[in-house]
Amino acid sequence: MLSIGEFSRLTHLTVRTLRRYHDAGLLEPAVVDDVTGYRWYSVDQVPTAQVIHRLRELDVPLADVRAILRTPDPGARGRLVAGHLQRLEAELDRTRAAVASLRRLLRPDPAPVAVELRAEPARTVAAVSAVVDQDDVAAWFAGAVAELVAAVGGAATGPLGGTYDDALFEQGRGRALVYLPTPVPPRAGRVQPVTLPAAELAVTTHVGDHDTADVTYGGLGTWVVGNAMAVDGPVRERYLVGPEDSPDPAAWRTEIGWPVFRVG
Amino acid sequence: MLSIGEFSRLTHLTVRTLRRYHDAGLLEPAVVDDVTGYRWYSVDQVPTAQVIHRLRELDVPLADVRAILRTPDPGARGRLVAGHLQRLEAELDRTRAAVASLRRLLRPDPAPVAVELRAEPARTVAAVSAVVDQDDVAAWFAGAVAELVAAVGGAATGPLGGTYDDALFEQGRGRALVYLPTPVPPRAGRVQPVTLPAAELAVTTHVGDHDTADVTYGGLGTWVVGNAMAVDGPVRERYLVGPEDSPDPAAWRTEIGWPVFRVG
DNA sequence: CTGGACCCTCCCCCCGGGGGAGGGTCGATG
DNA sequence: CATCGACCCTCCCCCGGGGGGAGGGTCCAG
Repeated sequence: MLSIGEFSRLTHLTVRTLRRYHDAGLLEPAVVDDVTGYRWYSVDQVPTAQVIHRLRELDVPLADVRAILRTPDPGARGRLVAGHLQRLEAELDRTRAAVASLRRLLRPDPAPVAVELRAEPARTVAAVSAVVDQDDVAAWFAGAVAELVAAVGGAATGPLGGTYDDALFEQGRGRALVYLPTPVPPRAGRVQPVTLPAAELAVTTHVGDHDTADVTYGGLGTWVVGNAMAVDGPVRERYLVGPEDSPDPAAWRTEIGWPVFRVG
Repeated sequence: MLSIGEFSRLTHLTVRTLRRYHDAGLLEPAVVDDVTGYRWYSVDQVPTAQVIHRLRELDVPLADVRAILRTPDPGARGRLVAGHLQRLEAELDRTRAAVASLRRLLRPDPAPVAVELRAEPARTVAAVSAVVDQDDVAAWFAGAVAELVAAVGGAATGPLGGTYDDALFEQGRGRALVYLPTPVPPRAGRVQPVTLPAAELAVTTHVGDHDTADVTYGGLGTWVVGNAMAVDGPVRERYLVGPEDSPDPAAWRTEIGWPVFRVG
């Protein structure tokens, strides 16, 4: 039996942290003296403590650590951990994108975004639409695109596009729609004909990873406000060059259009 | 002038977050109506908001973001940001090490650490020693080693070693000492002759990156407790294969010795 | 038996926000 | 001119994963 201090020295976890893990049901001491409240740990608990330590270094929440520890089957446990490793990799990607974007932002005098005003006529397209959470939008998007491509096939007359409610960005949940223009929009599964209304669009093209699009969005916003206009209606995007066209995010090109109207 | 809601839409920062940045002195609205308290932002503030957004994505603390924004000189600002990017890279390394270590830990039935009991005689060596913070120990170590190598040169009769007070791990601050064994320890700058006392050591060898050493430490602890012994005195390490010998962390070998005595 | 090291619980603090209450302000409409 | 809904304000409490410290009990070696 080891006192909490001795156990702390063996595991490099602070005494405080060990007490917290006890309270959280993560690492119960082998014995708790019910008179003095002293915690006594067994040597066998050292490896468990080390697993916890590692998982915490990876910012795995305590609740998830608990779930992992309570999964006895090594295979299932491995899958749980693999999920977190995947999350970490996604985070690394995000970090890299943020670094790249930051470097561009900090360049003195960034080139202002080139914006064009364009009157867009109403168009009927093949579309998949749903109300989604911001976190799920990437997965939803992938599925919707696959279904669209299967339904429209080679009959597409233009690049893939999408529209997104403001609420998706502001409340984290809103309507998203992806479409392919085609002469006779089919009806298959979630794919429906949808008529995009006519609109006057302030249009610009974002080059690069989609994670850095908000810089372009901001430039567009600056232009819109600077030209005494305001925005009404969901944002429209068209994916001129995307992941399926080029593996290099730097080559991606996304056309972004905001429906605007003149004010003042 | 943009209301906080409009500004929020342009920057993809929530209204709440903008108010917080105002309170924190990070992003003052261009105008605050002193009757109604309404915040009004200028279009020019959009780029600033985006820089903040990027920095926050990199988990730069608000105080540091403020410091960066208040540094007008682009060069100095670039250096500040570079510091954070360096921190990020270090963190990535740490993450990778944790992932690797975790994989090993989760392998069923990890090989127990091979421990040897060894009586170490007292030895006088050339050493550099200081009380340091855990966060600074890496930088201090590098400088001390450089000074040692310069003073001892080719006269070293064994690998580089170090000793570390328990307090360094427990309180985050304690005495660290690095040494090179040599027949006639010189006295130069911070380099002094120091006599390491005789001790009985429980010795094992850690293979791999030093960040994963606590697993080996834990194994050593298990062995010590399991053999009815206890630890007294600073931990000793000897760097048999280190970064200067091999670029591959997997090849590094560190001998870890705990001064022990028999109990019970 | 006494001192110091060790252990206990409890409360408040940190960061970077989110949720929601309760109330004031704005501008388009009737 | 009133009214209504959208917008904005402040204030307080919540989260996770701990750290700092107060105030008090326990253990063991000298």
